[in-house]
Parts: sequence; C-alpha cells; structure tokens
Amino acid sequence: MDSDAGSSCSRSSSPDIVVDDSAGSFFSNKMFHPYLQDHRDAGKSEGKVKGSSELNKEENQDLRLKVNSRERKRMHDLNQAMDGLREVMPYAQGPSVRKLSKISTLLLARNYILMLSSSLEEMKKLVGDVYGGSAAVQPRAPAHPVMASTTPGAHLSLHPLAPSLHSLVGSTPLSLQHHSSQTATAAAPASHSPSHSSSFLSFHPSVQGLLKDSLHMNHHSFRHFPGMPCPCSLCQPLPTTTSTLSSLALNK
DNA sequence: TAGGCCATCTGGTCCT
DNA sequence: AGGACCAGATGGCCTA
Repeated sequence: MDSDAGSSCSRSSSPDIVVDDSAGSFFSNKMFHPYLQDHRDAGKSEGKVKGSSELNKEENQDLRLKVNSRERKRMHDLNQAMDGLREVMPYAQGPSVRKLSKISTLLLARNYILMLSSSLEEMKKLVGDVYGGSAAVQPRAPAHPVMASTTPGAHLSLHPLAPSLHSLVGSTPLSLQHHSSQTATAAAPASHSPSHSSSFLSFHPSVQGLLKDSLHMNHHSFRHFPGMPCPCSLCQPLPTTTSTLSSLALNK
C-alpha cells in the first residue's frame, strides 16, 4: 500500500491506511480522528436541527472522502514511480541503508542522466575515431562504469565523473560493488576535459547545499577521500579498451 | 530537542 | 460536474 511498505527503508512514516472508499476503513485510521472530531463537534454545535443542510454536510463529507482517497492514490502512484526511479539509481540499496529522499532522488537522477548522456556521446566519438582511423577494432566496451562493473576482471580506468557523481550519491548499489586496485585520483582526469564534469555538476548553489545535506547523510555508504581507493561501482574504472581509445582520440 | 522527511488533508485552479 | 494537479498546513517518525 504505502510506498515504504515494501521497501527496505527502516522507517515507515506513513500510517497504514487501507485505501478504500468505504467509510469504515477510512475511519479506522488515526489520521481521521481529528477530522471525525471536527465533524462530531460540528454536529454538537448544531444541536438536533436536521434537514437539507445536514444532508449537504453528509454529501460534502462523502465527496471529501472521495477526493482524499483519490489524492492518496495519486500520491501513492507518485511514490511508486519514485521507488522505481530509486531502483535504477546508483546508490546503495539494502536493508541497512536509508533510502534516498525524493529531492535527492530527483537531483541524482538528473545528474545520472547527464553523465550517461556524456558517456554515450564520448563513446560515439571514440567509435567514430576508431572506425575512421587505422586503429584496430577493439571489443565493445560498456559505455558506463556501472555497466563496466558487471564485467569483473577487466582492466579498468576510472570514469572522470565518477568522483563527482559519487560525492553526490554518497553510495552505490551493493550489487555493483567490487574492488579496484587503483586509487580514485589516479586515473580520473587524464582523458577528459575539466569543463565536462563541472558542467554536469553545475547546480544552483542552493541545490548544492541541498545535496550536501541530503545526499551525504548516509553513514553506511562509501565516501570519497582524496587518494584513497574506493570500492564503489561509480569509481570502477573503464575497461582498458575505452581508456586506450580515449588516449588515442586525444593524441590526434 | 530541533530539524529533516514524509503522508495526509484541504482548498484552489485548470482541463475535459 | 468531475477529475487531475498543485501547494500550504499539519502532525508523526526518525536521527543527530
């Protein structure tokens, strides 16, 4: 029912409401106690006068309940979509990990999309360079470090945006984690222009502050420290083929 | 205990 | 008219 109910979130802030238009199920919830109290009080103040106004009141109450129910359903659908988005985002998901807030999910998704788009563009360029030049055709490499992480054992170089995105995310999917022998700072900057990453992370200052607060609150997640190796998937290096292609492209 | 996050209620607005 | 969408208000839960 609640979007939290089926998740691994340790917290369930939503009261267990049965979404049902029948009055009984609604009134069983504590959220309606004030509402009911108000209506009871209103009834008292009116005394025993009953008539069309009373009927209108009941009609309005039914209408209000219906509207509330619809609104609740709408918000539940919205939360389901939000959960769906969280599922595909590169952050730690597990029983011991607090789930991303809504605002964090949206901001992270935006940056994730931008990063993937950039990776795609870069791959297109590289592939174009390879097929246009004399370089030997290498096996296709995953376009993104997250995908690269699914090919353990590959010799990898770090995606330049990984640290930046990681700093926003604060964590990554457990299912994607594996260790890299390289440091986070070792391979990052070489093959990419700085303007690249800065454009991705060019949040409005207020949003940056928001990200600091909301995305770095996860104490169970990986954190980036200068010069320290990071096991997260976003820091997973790109395959050799990609870095090789990248260096080839830059040397032209 | 304060602050963050969330679910829900509610009234307003817009659209069909 | 009815439904969808939105934003403000309110109160609960959780964490630092």
